[in-house]
Amino acid sequence: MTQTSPVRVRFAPSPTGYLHVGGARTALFNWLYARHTGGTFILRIEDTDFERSTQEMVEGILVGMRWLGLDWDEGPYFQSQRLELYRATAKRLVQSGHAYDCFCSKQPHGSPPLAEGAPPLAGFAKAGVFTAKDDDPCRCLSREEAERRRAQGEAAAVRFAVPESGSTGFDDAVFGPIEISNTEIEDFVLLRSDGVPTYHLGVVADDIDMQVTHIIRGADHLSNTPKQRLIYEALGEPLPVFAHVPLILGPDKTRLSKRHGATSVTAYKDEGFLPEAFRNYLALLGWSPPDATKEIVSDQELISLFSLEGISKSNAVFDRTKLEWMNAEYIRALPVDELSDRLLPIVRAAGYSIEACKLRQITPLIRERIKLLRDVLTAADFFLLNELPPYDTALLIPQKGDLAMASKALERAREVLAQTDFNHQALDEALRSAAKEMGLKPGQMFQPIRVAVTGRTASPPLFETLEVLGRETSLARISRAIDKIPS
RNA sequence: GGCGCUAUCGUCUAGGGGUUAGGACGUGAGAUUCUCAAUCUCAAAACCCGGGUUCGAUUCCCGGUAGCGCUACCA
Repeated sequence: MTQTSPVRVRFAPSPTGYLHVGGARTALFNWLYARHTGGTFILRIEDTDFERSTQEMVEGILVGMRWLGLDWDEGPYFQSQRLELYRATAKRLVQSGHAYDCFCSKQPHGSPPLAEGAPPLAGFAKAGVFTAKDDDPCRCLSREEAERRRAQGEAAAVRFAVPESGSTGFDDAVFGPIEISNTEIEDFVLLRSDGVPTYHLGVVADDIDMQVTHIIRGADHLSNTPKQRLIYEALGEPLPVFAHVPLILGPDKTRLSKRHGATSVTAYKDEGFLPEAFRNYLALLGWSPPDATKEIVSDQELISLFSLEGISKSNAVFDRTKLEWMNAEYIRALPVDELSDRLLPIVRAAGYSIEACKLRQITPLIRERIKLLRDVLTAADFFLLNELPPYDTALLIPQKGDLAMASKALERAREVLAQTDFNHQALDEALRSAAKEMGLKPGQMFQPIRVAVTGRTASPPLFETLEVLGRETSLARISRAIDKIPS
């Protein structure tokens, strides 16, 4: 029987960009798997591309991870601080004959970078330089010769000596068996001539060193995995489990990018998505629970249900509309006080100095009307503002009626409000019977009041709104509306 | 171009040799109602194409097509 070692997974972003939706989903899957198995979740920053990596992006990634609630157990480790490990690993590989020094200047082993959309160079892979790997002049160099040239100060990269025949494959936990011919794998670089490792060396050396047992990452690495397997084998290390997850695409079915608008998770934070809703949505993109019937799944359920088997093989389009729906579900499910507490900083940041208890009165009235926390600013502005912004007097006119009717309704309302208890039941009764007395339909009476008091035709229920607004404000706004009506 | 992977409503997906192919978002209609929202009901909406295997394929196999990925001294 196999002794199952404790699960260790990692999320290893490169700080050459912010934490995007795809990365967040990968991080989430790793986190869920770690929590599900009681394993360890490691965060590792792959910052070996010094040119493009920035401290700012590192911060952004950490902020995003924290907002998402994806707490890590180890790290963050930084590859830039572990260069010795990679150099030593490369050295081992050279010494064991699995890798060699390459003195070529930059490009002869790989294709020149193709311009975006340009037709690939026909037959290049063949002319590709050294199809038969033993044609490679550097690969054929003796170790002594290579060392001599290095000693003379010649710069060299270290390349992996890929077997000339046979094939390399692995069994992916999501995609099943994958196999590719070794002739398709070029002698890829492990260590650049400046001594900095490339991705392939970095990940493998680290995953071995950190004893990672399961590698859950984007399917864009599927084709790279055979290369990495070759390194594991050359090092005599056991292969971890690979689980590649399908990519997330934009609405146009191309890879999600800045072009598609908000792709940084911090943008979603700022827009007022709830992290728990975001997690729920992301978890269901490319994964589905065994009993895939409900969509709202709590963190606890997610953790207990998560498994590699439920991961799908096809790419998924990111559907913002559904995310918003889900966020609205979470907002409605939140207790009023809690929601109100989350709304408060947003309202204050927008410049309103409102008391927490006042906001708690407003919250239940807008809770079902907002999809994002930020929507509070537009949904509740008339509660927050002292003065209503100007609105078109024509809005005061009820569906079946005219300005004169609106005017009459408002004047009557002013009288009623002046002498009615300011709670919504009393207001409801009083206003309703006033309408009846005047021979008006409820809507004909209420709509002008709504507009007078909120400045718009759609609002939370009128009587609750009046109650929260209070007598003074309500009366002032109604009077102002009356004044605006040309007589 | 080469290699690899994938293919169920517009989108996310369930399912699986015989099903009225299920759910969710969105869309449309209706109900409720002081407006909006929420809620409820109903509706339209899918197995990429062609071969094979089979009594029977959407499901299994092969081919095609399409999409995506990889093909860097990026990750």
